[in-house]
Amino acid sequence: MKLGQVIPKSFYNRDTEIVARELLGMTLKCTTPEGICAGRIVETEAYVGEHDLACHAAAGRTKRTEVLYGPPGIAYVYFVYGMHWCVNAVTRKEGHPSAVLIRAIEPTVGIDLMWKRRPRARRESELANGPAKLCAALGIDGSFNETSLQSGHLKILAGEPYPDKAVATTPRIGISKCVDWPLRWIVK
DNA sequence: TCGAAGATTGTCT
DNA sequence: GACAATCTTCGAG
Repeated sequence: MKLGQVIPKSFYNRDTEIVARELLGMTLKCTTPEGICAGRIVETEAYVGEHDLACHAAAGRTKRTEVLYGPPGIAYVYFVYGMHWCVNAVTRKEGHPSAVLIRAIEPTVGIDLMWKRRPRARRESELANGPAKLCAALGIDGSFNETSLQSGHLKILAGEPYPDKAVATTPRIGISKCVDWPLRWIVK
């Protein structure tokens, strides 16, 4: 895949675990009226369908989870704890609703704008090292829900992939069910 | 119509 | 290391 090129829909139309792993190193780019921000994805988690009790879709098909049942390659943005947004890339695995949660990025473009949006961060590495932080830094909110990741204001571009030795898998974070499933990918 | 819980973060001890 | 902030969603009454 060519560097800087928009990742095609077919990339997401595979097992969620594979997409989560290969998303590391890719660039998440967000265009807003305030400017353009982008960063390299360094942490992801997979949520793999109705049988995954930690996945929102485990509760069944509702208005909120409708997006997870939609086509792969679109954004699923949800609101939690009354104040935070988190962003996912919808994927497909054997016809089940599933998605990859993007937990952290390394800021590369529009860093000044990220500082403006997140004045509380103390270091550059704290600008987007969490699922809600990266949404705040990039300016992502509910209006991005269900939008395509191939066109529009929110895109994922091909980047330099990380070698296996630089990547580790661990149990997922911040959930109370299926905590033993190693579905989190991080760059060491 | 009401109550409980949540894929988190920042602040205080 | 522990806890509050804050609101949407879901399930029960």
